[in-house]
Amino acid sequence: MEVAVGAILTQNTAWANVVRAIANLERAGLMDARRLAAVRSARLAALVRPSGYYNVKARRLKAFITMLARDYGGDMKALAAEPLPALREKLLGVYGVGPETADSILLYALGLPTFVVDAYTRRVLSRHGLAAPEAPYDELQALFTNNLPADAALFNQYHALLVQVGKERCRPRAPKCPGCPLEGIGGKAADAGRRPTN
DNA sequence: CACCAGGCAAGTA
DNA sequence: TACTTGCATGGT
Repeated sequence: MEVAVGAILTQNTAWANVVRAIANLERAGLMDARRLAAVRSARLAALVRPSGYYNVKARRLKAFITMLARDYGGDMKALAAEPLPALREKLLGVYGVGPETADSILLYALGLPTFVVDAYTRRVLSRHGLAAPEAPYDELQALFTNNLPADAALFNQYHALLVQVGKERCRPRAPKCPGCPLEGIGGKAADAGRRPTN
């Protein structure tokens, strides 16, 4: 439940801010489907304020919780019992849940073998010339799912490593680093060409 | 002070 | 269909 909520709150937002928002919800005793469904939107917005876009996210949380309460009795276990492809479509039908959020819920909250593609994944694949920067989500996802066994623990770690590498700036190319996978990619030229300025 | 973080939906042409 | 814009706090 908490992980699913976090998946929505972290949309385009630093995780540290999400932690504060989740702490607020915990402290208010709202990390529960029934109570979250009952709380007033204005109050929910105030609680998730630290995660940014708080009005939008309050609405998105409500949409998810309403679906969970209505169709699964507020039980995440019941949600996880649904067959994977259908469940993904179900999540995508919820307001505020796009591909990344749906896959994050499936993998991190439900433990189902879905590969999560995020900005870091895209950046790393792009830097290594493995995909066009503007390639569609499903295409990037297919690169992994077509070449790895469908194992949740593996996908979890794989994504964690992509995030770790993706967070790093492209190092100024080490003077001598033959065979380095980042060879020829780092430095000003690459920065100007195909990378957000961070 | 400038920039941006593990997106998404809605509006416009 | 393809682009653009709104949403908003907190850290570096």
